[in-house]
Amino acid sequence: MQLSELEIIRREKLNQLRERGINPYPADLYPVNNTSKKIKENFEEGKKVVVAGRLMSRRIQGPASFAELQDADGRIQVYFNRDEICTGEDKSHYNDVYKKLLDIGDFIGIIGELFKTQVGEKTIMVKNFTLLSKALKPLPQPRVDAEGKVHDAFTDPEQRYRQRYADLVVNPHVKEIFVKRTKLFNAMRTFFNEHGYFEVETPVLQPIPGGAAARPFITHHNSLDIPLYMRIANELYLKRLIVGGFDGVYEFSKNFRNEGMDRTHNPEFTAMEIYVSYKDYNWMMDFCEQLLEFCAIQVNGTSKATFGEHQIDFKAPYPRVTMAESIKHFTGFDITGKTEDEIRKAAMDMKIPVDETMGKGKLIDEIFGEKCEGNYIQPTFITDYPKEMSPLCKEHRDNPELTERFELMVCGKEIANAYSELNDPIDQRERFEAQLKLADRGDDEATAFIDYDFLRALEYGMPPTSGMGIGMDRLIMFLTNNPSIQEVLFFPQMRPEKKKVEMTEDEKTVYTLLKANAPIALEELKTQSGLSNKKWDKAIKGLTASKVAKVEKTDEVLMVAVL
RNA sequence: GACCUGGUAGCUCAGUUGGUAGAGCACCUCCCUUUUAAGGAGGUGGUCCUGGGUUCGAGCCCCAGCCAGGUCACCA
Repeated sequence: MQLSELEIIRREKLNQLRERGINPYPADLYPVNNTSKKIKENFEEGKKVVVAGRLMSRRIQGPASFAELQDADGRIQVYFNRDEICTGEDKSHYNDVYKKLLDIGDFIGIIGELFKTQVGEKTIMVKNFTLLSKALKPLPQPRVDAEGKVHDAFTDPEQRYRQRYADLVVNPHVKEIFVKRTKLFNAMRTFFNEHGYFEVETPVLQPIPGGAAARPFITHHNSLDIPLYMRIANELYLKRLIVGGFDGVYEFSKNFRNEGMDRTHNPEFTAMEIYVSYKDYNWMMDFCEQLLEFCAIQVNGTSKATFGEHQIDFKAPYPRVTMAESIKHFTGFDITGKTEDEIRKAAMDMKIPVDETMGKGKLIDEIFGEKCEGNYIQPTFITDYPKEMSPLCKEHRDNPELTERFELMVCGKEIANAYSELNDPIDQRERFEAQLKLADRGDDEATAFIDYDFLRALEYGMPPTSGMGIGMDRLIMFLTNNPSIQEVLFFPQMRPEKKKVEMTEDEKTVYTLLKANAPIALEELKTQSGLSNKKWDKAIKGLTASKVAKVEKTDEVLMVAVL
């Protein structure tokens, strides 16, 4: 491993600490009885406190020094004074251990007394300190000046995402996003639980990946010897539980989709799905707007939120617009009662790219997506979607071409999707079969599996039910003003870092020869290398194992190639 | 998948027409007992993303690749 100068210095300090009998990684608990936040809130001159955290900055002035200690709640200033810490003749605990052997990033425990400095800053006078854990890698050190401007911020997104632990240590605003994320989940749980709904867990590994149209991740179960799929949705399992007699069930579901990644898509993401019996989608709209107003207030203390240039307000109620009204409003074209051809022509007149394979539903969706969707900045329910696009949704009670479905749009993006759930088992079977036919014809958006067990469940009878899914990542993006999903996931998916191949001396010798002569017969390479049998064997195996060279059998001889 | 931008010290970034690799902070040594972007003096630190090419000479120009971000397309 190649170490930088700074890392070497810290390792040397580690050794010096051990030579002094100081364990840099002690096992015993440290009796913390305060935090930076509590100290600042309940400040009492002279009060004794025990705190622990990371040393984050230091200003040394000879025998005195100010430093900042960072714990889970924030930072507090601490004051190290040589003669307070070293009451006897031996001043080495201050002069050597504190001044020379501690570094920014080290965890220390402090026993001290509270006081205010001459400029009025609440500070801990250190009476004794203990090294709790030594940091061997230097942290980035952003600093804030008198005007509140941040200098040397740790900003490179690649490093921040790959080393989120460092990002969280030095960027308090990043930590705040994740605090809000958890507040959002807690708020939803509270809201649902207070309504008497029941949190459940359903399978992540599914024999049939149902409930949505998306490419799944496939894995294999060894002892059953069957393929299993990471769930793309949990919808069909929650409905089985409604069949089973629960009134209302919900689950925060980590879903997995084997598709592209961009600013708003991560291969794994979190959806919340809730199903409530004896309700319809009109009830669910009321419920949804109450829920989101409550969540926004729990997270931000207000129903208002800023997203980019937009001010949005989650205060209920939200406007409800049918898809037909929306299209009429933004394009002047009324889709009601129109044939597929009429709608296709209208779409072409609007310069929307269409083709012959698109059915009526798809055409309407294209028009809406192109001309309407982006206009809804404030939370707005779009209702009554065409039937073709919603194989799990009940037909509209007043119009057989539509479904009882709504999506909630915020800043032109969908954050919730809900139905009066289809509970007619015969209708459901026919819609699955229609999907299967589409899939057989090569439509990769259609679902290629029929979940017969789910149909069996419906045949036992599912009460009228309304269900809703909310994209949790997207919602927290809106509530924290982040345009990228990576900022609201602790560990967004990244391409793996490439490991530098490190070779032994023998491997290097062989590799140099190989590079100059490849492809070359194995025996010849061995002779040229001049290595003993054992050394040769180890070197060539090392090179093939680390995938820099490859041995291939051609006719009679073994050939070695460079990769 | 296409295009645009970027990759230089631990961090943030300069780098002239192609001519010995730079700054601030951090770090090391020394001074400094209520500071706060502490201060003062001196110093260390580099696979310029990787591999080729052009050239007397490449951080810079050319080609190929890797990684990231963005825009678009695709996809919910």
